[in-house]
Amino acid sequence: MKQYDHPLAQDMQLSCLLYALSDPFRLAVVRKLAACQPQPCAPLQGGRPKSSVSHHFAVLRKAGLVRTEVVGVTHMNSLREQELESRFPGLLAAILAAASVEDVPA
Amino acid sequence: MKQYDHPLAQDMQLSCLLYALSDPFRLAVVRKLAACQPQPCAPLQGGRPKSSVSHHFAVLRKAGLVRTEVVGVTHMNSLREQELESRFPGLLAAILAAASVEDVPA
DNA sequence: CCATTAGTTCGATTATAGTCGAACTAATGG
DNA sequence: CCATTAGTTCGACTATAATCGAACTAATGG
Repeated sequence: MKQYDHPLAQDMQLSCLLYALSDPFRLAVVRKLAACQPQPCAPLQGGRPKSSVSHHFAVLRKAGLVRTEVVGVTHMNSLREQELESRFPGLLAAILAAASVEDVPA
Repeated sequence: MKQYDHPLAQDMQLSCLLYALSDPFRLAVVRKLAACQPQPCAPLQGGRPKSSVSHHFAVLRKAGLVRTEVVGVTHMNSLREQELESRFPGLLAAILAAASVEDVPA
């Protein structure tokens, strides 16, 4: 059974987090997870090949944003909201709010 | 007299902002500006060659984070706090708060 | 008008990231 | 035990970004 590295909250780095979220695809994944949790990777693919999606999830995990747990055949992803909140209070909420401001049509 | 492009608040893009701030040097610049404003580039160089610094300022301007105004020989930089606030309320504050959490020694 | 200061621009080099197909792995169902 | 499903890993290629020296520009001071 495959296991993933998930950094401890105290080891999360802001630059790594911001970098992970600066990619529109990854930000979209985080937003979808925020709306519906946990989810496997498949419904979040958005037409990309599996290898690309897998790469983006690895970046999100390394930043500490997403936790992936193996549940049978599927890998369930969720946001690490509590750990993120303990490390950087209010940050994720502010970024998610900014993201939803952005895609309101002008 | 040289002029710079500064995007309108409504044209600022979240991914561009997060990307700009995901670089530790650029984040440090933003933090220093938040603490003391406006400032020329020179005191923010941190030992880097001028061409690199100039590049990083260009990224910050393009993201909408920094405004640069020519004042005689020096170029004065400031944060575009109001515009940022109007576009993404609370975002800059949350990121600055996260940055200061991060460099508190464990 | 010349030197100085502050910063930009250019061009080359290097490093880091994204993208994708193909082969792989681990768990499940028949 | 074989096929299927879900996702990873690998390797190659491409694209984007960082870095830095050198030449440039624009404003000021002497």
